[in-house]
Order: sequence, then C-alpha cells, then structure tokens
Amino acid sequence: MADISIEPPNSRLFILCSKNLNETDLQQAFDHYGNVEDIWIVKDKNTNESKGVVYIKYSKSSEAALAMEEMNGKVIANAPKPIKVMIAHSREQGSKKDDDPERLLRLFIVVPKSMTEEELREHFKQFGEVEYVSIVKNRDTGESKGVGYVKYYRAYHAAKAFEECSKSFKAVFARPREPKVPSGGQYDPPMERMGGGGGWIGYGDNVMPMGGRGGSGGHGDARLIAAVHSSLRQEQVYKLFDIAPGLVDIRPQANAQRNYYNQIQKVLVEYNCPQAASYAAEKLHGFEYPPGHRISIRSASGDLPPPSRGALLPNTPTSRMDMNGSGMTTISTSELATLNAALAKAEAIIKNRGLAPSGLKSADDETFDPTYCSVRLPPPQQLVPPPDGPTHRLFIVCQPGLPSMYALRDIFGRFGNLVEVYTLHGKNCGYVTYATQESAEEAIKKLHLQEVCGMRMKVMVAEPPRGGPDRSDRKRLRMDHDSAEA
DNA sequence: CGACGGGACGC
DNA sequence: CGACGGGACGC
Repeated sequence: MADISIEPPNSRLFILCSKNLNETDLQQAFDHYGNVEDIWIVKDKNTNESKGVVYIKYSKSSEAALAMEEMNGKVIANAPKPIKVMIAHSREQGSKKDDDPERLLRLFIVVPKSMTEEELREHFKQFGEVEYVSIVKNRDTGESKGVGYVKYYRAYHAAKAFEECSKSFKAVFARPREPKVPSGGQYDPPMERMGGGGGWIGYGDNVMPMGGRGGSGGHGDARLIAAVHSSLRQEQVYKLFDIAPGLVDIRPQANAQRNYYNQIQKVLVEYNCPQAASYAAEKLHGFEYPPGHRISIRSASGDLPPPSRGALLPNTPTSRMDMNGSGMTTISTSELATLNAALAKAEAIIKNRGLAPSGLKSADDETFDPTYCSVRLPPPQQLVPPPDGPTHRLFIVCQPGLPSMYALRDIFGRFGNLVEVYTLHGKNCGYVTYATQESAEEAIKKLHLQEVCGMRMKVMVAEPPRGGPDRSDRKRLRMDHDSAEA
C-alpha cells in the first residue's frame, strides 16, 4: 500500500465555498498565510463546474492552521456565502462527521524521565498558551514512562510547537484518544512477593497482635496510605513496611510522582491481612524517618482514624526507631541498621535546602553539608529541555549504592544545563546528560570521587553508546519498509 | 573495577 | 452545506 498521507501532517486545507470562486480568488485570499503549493478546485467530471469544494496545500502545518483560523467564515470575492475552512483529513480517512478538534491541538512527545510537567510546560509555552501538559506514568511505580502530551488552545500554536520544539521531543500530533473499552476486572490480583523474606527478624509469628486492636471493628482493610519523605527510594520504603509480615505490594499513589518541589510522597501499602496492616501502622505512624520527618499513615479506606500511637507519643524517644535494640521496640535488625545509615543522610537535604514545611523554595544558598555531599555545592537549578545540538554525557558509579533519584537530580542539576539523569536498573551506575560541556566538566571536577548521601561516587565522561556512535546521521526519511503484512 | 532506557492517555 | 485531480521516467 502506498502511503497517501499528507506531509507534513495538517498542512492541507479543506474548503467549502461558493461554486463561483475561481483559482485566482482563492490564491489572493490564501497566498499570504504561507507558501501555497497547490490549489485544487474539485469539479464535476461531466459539467466541469466547481462542486464548491477546494483543497489548498501549504508547505507547513502552521501555515495551514493560521489560514484556517483567519479565513474560516470569511466572505471572499463578493461570493454569496462565507467560506468554511478546515484542515483536511487524509485521503483514506475522508469525510468525518464528528470531527475531533483535538487532533489539531494535542502533541505527543518523548520526554526525559527526570523532567517534570512544570518544566515541560515552561518549555512549550513559548509557542503559545498551553492548555495542559501531562506525562504518562507507570500506574504501579508512578515513574514517568518517558512520554507525554501537550495541548494548546489554538491549532496554530500546536503547529508551531510541532515544527519548532526541540527535535529530541519527537513531537507528533497525538492520535485521538481511543474510545473507552470496558474491561473485565477491577484491578489485577496482587502478585505474591517473591524472594521470600529473609527480611524481618526479631519476632516470631506469635508476636503479631492478632485479634488485638487491629481487629477492632473487624472491618478489615489490609491497605494503608502512607506519606513519607520524598528522599526515600522505593526499596527503602519497602524495607520500612516490611517490619510486618504479609507485605504484598507498595506503590505510589496516582499523581504522587515525587519531584523537586514535592517533599512528600504518598504510597499505597498492601498487606495480606488487616492485622498486618494495623500492626505496621502502629509501629510506623508518627515515627520520624528520616529524622525530623514523621511518617504519617492512615487506612486506605479512609474511614479509619489513624492508629493512635504516634499521636500519643509524638517526638518522644519511644517513637523513634531504636537501632541498638536496647529499647522496647522490636525494630532492630542489621538490615534496618544499613537502612538507617542511608536514610540519616537525607536529613541533610532537609536542613540545607530549607525544605521545612513552609519554606519549600528558600534554598538559594550554597550547600555544604558533608552528610549530603562532601563538597560545597552551588544552589539548585531547574532542568533544561533537550537541545537540538550535541549533548554531553557523563557516566557515574556509586558504592555501595546509588543515592535516590531525588538527590542525584538535585546535585547534578546544580551545575546548570542538566538535561537528564537516568540510572541502570539493578546496577550502581547511570548516565547524566548536560546541554553544555562547561556544566559537564564542572560536575566532574566538583563531584568525582566525592561522597553523596554516604555513597562514594565516580563521575566521568561517558563512552558513546554502543551500536554506532552517531545514529543521528542516518536517514530520517521514512522508507516504506512496511511491506510485511500480518 | 562499572556501560546503555523508553513510545499513547483510568474522561 | 461537506471529501479527492493531474502529471507521467533522468543523471
């Protein structure tokens, strides 16, 4: 099948008008919105009379969009009726009754995973007023899927963004939303936890307060909503809630993707029974972790008042974890000791950034806290969008593990022009991309062999990706390789 | 030593 | 109201 779609997309007008209009009339009316490549007045094959249907092809989508916005509803050349101007559908698609106007307004883009919606909007507003931006997130992990949408109010603005935004966004006009398909199940059955828990030690099954206060009311929601500090990585949160047996699943709440401005992340914690949930809630609610930041927990069904322990004992020593096991708390394992060591460093983030509840963005000063980073750092800065030009990539390795993405993003961002940081799954290393060589060099100079959140970090220039140092040289034109049919 | 991800929206 | 012509092989 030959590809008969119009290139570039949305660059052709479909016009309904008086049959009297000739090509000159149309050319005079439409010429100055852009480069008109073709004017075609559809005529009756037999009579050779105009059918009142005209196609005008522009070189660019934005030209067609502007022409449509300006000319729709206008009367030209003293014609008896105003013209109707639309962006033509593809030839295959043909006439559509319910024309979805969103098709001209919404772009689908590839977005660096470390980029927030706020930063996206900031970049795309240069082309016109943005209705919304959204980043697609993994439902289970809350992580960005690396793609998103930008919607404008005007077709002209969307077309300008389509043409002029950084190539690395790979902007295309978004396919219309699929009509909703009713699905079978409400939610997927939770997976059994794998790699059975050598995790929790220190008490046996009978220590569990079965039928204790956990059973009060017997309502039995085995799920909790917990609010914890954003600096905690998911594994760390997992270890915290693994203090009770029967932990089934932890996942971020929808729209709770953590970012620089968000000091709290909310997670849904699911146990295999209400008693386990109740037990964990009793242990952890009100507990300060990292120090100075109390974990808050409530029942996922929302109707249950939070377990009262933290409320009764706020900020008292017994509400803290006793890592030496000398107190009454049962939380005391070597694993948790390791966890504590890592988490204690997070305190520095709070102190030095002014991340106190009311002072989210007051961190303009240089930072020097050896427990956060062993070297003096410039103030935090925003990410920058991917440039069209070359980027400068660093390779980082940490021992014994990686700091949280939150910390990495912040620290590397402080040298300016940071485009992206991503880490390899299951490894202690990752890549950091800058838009300028100066920032990249500065990051190496300042951070190489320094300590971040208690982790020793190597920072060096990355080798070019294997599989060809330069893929951008290859032909971008779409060849018709789609010959294979299903 | 320690090296390469990810592409469609709960309306 | 409302959806698809014409051109035709070079360095």
